[in-house]
Amino acid sequence: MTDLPAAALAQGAAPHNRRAPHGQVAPLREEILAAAARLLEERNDIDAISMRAVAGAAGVTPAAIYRHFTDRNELIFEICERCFQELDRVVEEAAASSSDPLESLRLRGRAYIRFGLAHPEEYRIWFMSKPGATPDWTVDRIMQGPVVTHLVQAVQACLDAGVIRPADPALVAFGLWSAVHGLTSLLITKPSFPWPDLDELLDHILSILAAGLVPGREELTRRAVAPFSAP
Amino acid sequence: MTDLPAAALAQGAAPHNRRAPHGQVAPLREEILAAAARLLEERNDIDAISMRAVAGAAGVTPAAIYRHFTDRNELIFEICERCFQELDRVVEEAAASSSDPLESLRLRGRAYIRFGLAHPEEYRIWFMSKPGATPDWTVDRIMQGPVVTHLVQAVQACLDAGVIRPADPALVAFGLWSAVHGLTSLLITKPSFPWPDLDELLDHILSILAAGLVPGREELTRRAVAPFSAP
DNA sequence: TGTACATCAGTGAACGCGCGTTCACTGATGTAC
DNA sequence: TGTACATCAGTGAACGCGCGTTCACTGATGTAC
Repeated sequence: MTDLPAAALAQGAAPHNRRAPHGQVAPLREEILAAAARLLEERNDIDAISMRAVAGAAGVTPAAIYRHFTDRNELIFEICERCFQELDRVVEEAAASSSDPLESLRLRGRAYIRFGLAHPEEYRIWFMSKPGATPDWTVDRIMQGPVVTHLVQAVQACLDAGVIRPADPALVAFGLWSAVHGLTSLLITKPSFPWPDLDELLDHILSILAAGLVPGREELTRRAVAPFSAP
Repeated sequence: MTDLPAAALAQGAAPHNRRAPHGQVAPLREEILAAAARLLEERNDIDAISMRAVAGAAGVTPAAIYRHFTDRNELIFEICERCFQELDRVVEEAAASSSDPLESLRLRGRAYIRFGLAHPEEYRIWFMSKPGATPDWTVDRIMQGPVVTHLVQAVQACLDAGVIRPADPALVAFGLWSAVHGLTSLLITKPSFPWPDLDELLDHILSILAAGLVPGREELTRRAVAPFSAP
């Protein structure tokens, strides 16, 4: 791959000097984002997203990128931001396909893992990169983002329906997230792992968690009696 | 930090030319490893372990390291290897402190997480770095290493004792590992996370897993009856 | 015990590399008259 | 409609940086006589 613009022109890329029509976003901005996202998907390596590589893939010189992004960090951040919103959308869509709150929680887990495996590098930046890395996907960004919020709401729904043992919903949500994240991140990190079939492993873990969360016989009995034994 | 050997000498470092006594390992090799491990602990960043930085910390020139390690990869690999063996030692020691197989499994989880948090960068290399990275902590190295082997044995012990539901021990072990790894890796990645108290969260997750793994009432009944109903 | 020599763990300087970013510029497009 | 000018999205070349690694060398230590 060369980053000579001559090569880009020879490949039929857009001419080097384009002006956005009145009031519209410069088209190159989207092209750069698309090129970078494509590179990320192809190479599965954030380090492969150098300004030179992105420029080459978009058919421009590296300096041209700085007309649309203040620096590399901003470029990568925007890719992650879009993907993060997509994650929420996909998980919510999956969760909505069952009206049983516990089954809905399982569907959430499945959708989350699948999405993570489909976007491993974005997943790495969100949840596996160290604080201070660029881009820094901060704790605040995660906690105040829709994904965690919606998960906690889903746990609350289970609590309201009485299908899981009474507990702090945030604690349950973090526990569930940890477990599902553990599987996702291991699968991303070690794709050649001799895992049992993914679906089987996933169902196994979700079943253990579900079994661990449902009220025990004693709990159900206590709750049935509670209305009559209140002080 | 400078890597001028003059500075090292001024700091009272060992003279630049040392010869290992007959048949002994060159002392500088251990000094380099110690300096690199110290840097890793201080900086919590694998990228901070450049050959120049290690050389500076050890009070030698970068080229001197190549007398003892073929390249940077080998140096880092050895640090991780030693730490990996230490992980196994610590986990086994913790597991041995209870004779109840299920409680022993919990102790394993606790020890694992604590060790991971105490050695976050080594943990990253083992379980959070991508295949092909240097050093490449391959799937084979993990699977054939003592940590996984011992975990599977511990699960088998629980199965033998009948304290968890019958299942493929490897599947159960992977499930447990995923969950505990999830918590460990999230805590490493987002240390500023507003987690509930670590001990509480840890106990919560281990309790859910344990509750999910123990035989249900039906299962216990079935098993009690089984000897008489076999064909 | 004293001298000559061999060894080899270190030095010091340099290599080539890819990186993010900067900067003076150019020339196609849009606008005003 | 035609001309002069302003705009600004691009170019092309270069910057300084830190990196892993190489290589001819040096001089303290160990050894043989």
